[in-house]
Amino acid sequence: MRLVIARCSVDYAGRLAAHLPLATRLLMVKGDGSLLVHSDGGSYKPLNWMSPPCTLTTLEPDDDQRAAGIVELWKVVHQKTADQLIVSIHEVLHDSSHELGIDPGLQKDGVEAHLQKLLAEQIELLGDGHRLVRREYMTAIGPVDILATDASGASVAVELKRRGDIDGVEQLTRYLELMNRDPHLAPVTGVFAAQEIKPQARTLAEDRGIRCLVLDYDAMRGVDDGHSRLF
Amino acid sequence: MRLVIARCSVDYAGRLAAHLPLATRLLMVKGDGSLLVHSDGGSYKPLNWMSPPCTLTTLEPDDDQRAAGIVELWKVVHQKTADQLIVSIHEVLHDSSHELGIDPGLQKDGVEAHLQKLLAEQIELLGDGHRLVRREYMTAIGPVDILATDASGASVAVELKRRGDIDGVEQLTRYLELMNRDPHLAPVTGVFAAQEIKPQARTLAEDRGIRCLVLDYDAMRGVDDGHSRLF
DNA sequence: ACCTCCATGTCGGAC
DNA sequence: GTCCGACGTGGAGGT
Repeated sequence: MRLVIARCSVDYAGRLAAHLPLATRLLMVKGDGSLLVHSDGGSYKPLNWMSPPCTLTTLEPDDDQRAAGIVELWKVVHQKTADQLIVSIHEVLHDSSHELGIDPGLQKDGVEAHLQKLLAEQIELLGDGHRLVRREYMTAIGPVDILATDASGASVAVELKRRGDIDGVEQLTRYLELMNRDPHLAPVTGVFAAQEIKPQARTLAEDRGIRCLVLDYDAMRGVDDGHSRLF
Repeated sequence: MRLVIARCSVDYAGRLAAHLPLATRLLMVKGDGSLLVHSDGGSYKPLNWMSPPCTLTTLEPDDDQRAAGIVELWKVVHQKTADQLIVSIHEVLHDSSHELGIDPGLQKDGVEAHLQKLLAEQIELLGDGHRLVRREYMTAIGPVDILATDASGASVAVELKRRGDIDGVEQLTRYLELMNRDPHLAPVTGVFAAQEIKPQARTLAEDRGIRCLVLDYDAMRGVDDGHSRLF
């Protein structure tokens, strides 16, 4: 990885056109030739970047560019989309290279998959008498997160989200529409379960007869593994 | 901005839990105290990070940690969510600080707004006899991108996307459902216009009687400003 | 390779 | 402030 601090301007042409006026920034060149342009603020997203696979070439500035103060030009071109990023460097303030090696990668825990596993184990959270049929119940248009039956034996399709948004309600609606055409399953009711449900999503869901269920992840994890919270 | 290359392991606890095993990485500390952990590959997203507003504190490792090879501990805590990131540093290979100043920011050009402007100007792309009523026609559930009338004078609602996905069809469907309840507007037909329309989105749209229209951004820009393509 | 959906999404605008 | 939709969304996982 090469780290360059430079006064530079940047131009991107690709899916859109964008320009960064002259200022001091960090240019991070990764081992695969990809480039990130970071300022000293904002969040993790760079001001501008080129994703791999791409190639970085250094150009000599022509006379006009040199007269404008440009001492070095970087051209980064994406190998498939032909998107390009031009970095016009006016002054290099720092330049260092470092050998990092291959990263073992991130280990995650606590995403939707985990929530699904917990809800499947604690299916009675849907209401008394509910039983799990199966997780990831496959339909023609994709898997329903959880299929269960209620106390009367009727089918219940559960759409699970960390944050319950309108998209999730639409997704569940499509599943319900399809499943209710299947005489083996119909009638199927819907439950929209999430750690947090946005008001508009709740309104839309209830308008369509879909029940909303707010899940307490910490409590569910606590039931699953009591000692993990005692520290 | 401070740049540190270090052998380190990282633990995140917040919306989920995540762990990075010991390896050599870049630690980027921004002026606002936020931290990015980058490897020498992947794309622009860091392996792990903490967004502002947050505070970074350096801790002394205890005896056990020191015996495990940890020479420095960084603790970054988000000020609102209390999410935290712990960086256990085993070896510092590089450490430099740089004054970047405030960035003037990115100037963008060519997104959906531009496409909307062009389609409004070239409304006949919808079909002969079409006339623009207005852009961003406001309804109770949000603005319809373009409202027009067809040759017979009937209303046409246009949903515009760069990439035409199922989401966009659902959005337009909600608008049409609402607008068709308004006797002043009904009957309203729908047009789903995008630079690229995904097959499943097209199927869903046509199944609902929504017409699909693929837009050629370059051609539309060419009509709008002929000289801009002659270079 | 295409298509789908998740994301510690992030970001900007409207209300 | 909250809510909502766009994004150069990126990335993983299934068909």
